[in-house]
Amino acid sequence: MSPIIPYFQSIYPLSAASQEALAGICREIRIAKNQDLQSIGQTCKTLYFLKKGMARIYYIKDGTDVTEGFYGEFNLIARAESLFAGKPSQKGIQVLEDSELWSIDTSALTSLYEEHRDIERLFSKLFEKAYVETIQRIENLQFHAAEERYHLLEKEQPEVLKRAPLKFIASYLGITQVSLSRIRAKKS
Amino acid sequence: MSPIIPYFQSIYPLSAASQEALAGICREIRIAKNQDLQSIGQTCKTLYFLKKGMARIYYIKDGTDVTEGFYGEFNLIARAESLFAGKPSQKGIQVLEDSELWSIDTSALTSLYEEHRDIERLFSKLFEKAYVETIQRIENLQFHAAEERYHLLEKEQPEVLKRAPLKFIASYLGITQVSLSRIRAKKS
DNA sequence: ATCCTAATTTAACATTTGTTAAGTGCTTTT
DNA sequence: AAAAGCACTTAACAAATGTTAAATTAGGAT
Repeated sequence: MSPIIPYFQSIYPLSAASQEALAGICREIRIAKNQDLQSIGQTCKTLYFLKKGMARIYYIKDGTDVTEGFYGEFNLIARAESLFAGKPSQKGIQVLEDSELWSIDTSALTSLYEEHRDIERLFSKLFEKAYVETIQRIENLQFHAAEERYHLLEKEQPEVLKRAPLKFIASYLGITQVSLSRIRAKKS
Repeated sequence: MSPIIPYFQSIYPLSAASQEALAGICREIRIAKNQDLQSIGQTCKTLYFLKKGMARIYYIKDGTDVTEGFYGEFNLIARAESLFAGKPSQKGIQVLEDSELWSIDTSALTSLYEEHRDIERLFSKLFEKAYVETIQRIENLQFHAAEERYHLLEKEQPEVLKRAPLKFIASYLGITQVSLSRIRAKKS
């Protein structure tokens, strides 16, 4: 069985029947570096979990590409604001390297909810987790200066610094590339 | 019946039995200006909805009081990061004026979930809403400069500017009081 | 290997925000 | 009414970040 199921089990226990039902709607997909998994303007109807690789969610604001977040292995990747509202998302999902993912169609997922309450609760928990991470990110953006935010990213997602180009990291931190370059230079 | 139930109905429809069960665990409380509804260090075990008044969630960082958010009428007020993890919260909830609220004990609430699936879904939806607002706040903090953030607050929560003291607004925007005062002065 | 392009760094200067401190006005206490 | 405390503003200067542009480096393509 796909290793995504043990991961799900670690979040919320599932009955054997639910495991099977859920495995039945998980599709494994591959996508090449720099490709969009989901484009801006599409309504979010698919959830993704990275098996291998790295992804980002981004949007265009006043003509500038802004990275909202980076996602590594086993992370839930979804544009929640679109999913919950059923509206087109202003955000896209792009992979930063050749990646393998599991994709789950949300309508197939929700149709399992009626019969499999544990699956519904599992996904509630997954979104709770994402919510809590979002709250912590606010604290980070609200309270810390740019340089501290950089060091926090270095500490919490060190792989991002190695795998993502500078421009993505800069907009993620809410600063310019030049400013980020300066901060990096200070380290030596 | 308490006007909180129609509000709940507008979020997710509830059966008559569920309405009654839920109303049965809603308590109306009053609290005086500047009092803490929940103190820092307590684990979040109660959800609140404001009937009248205004509240803020805050935390202390390096000795400084930081306002994480302002909440007005009918807003769900909860320290989600504590509730979902079952751990003590680093955050407190304070009311800015004499307020009336509904409080819901979370263990009473979750014990209704088994029998009343619509109640469980209602609260999933309420947390989804809060999650989406949090996502939007990140976009705000990440992309906009201080002055723009001020004008966004002015647009989206104008009552906050009238009802909250400057120091709370400043830390909410992630700037100093002095800087906020300067931004205000520009307006004229 | 060489060329071409994109990514990153550096520099110089402008703007924004932070820091400290003083000043003004308002409210509360006595 | 006077005094004290608090909230907010203003000023002067320091530090951080943005902007523009040039220089350097790294990677890909041929």
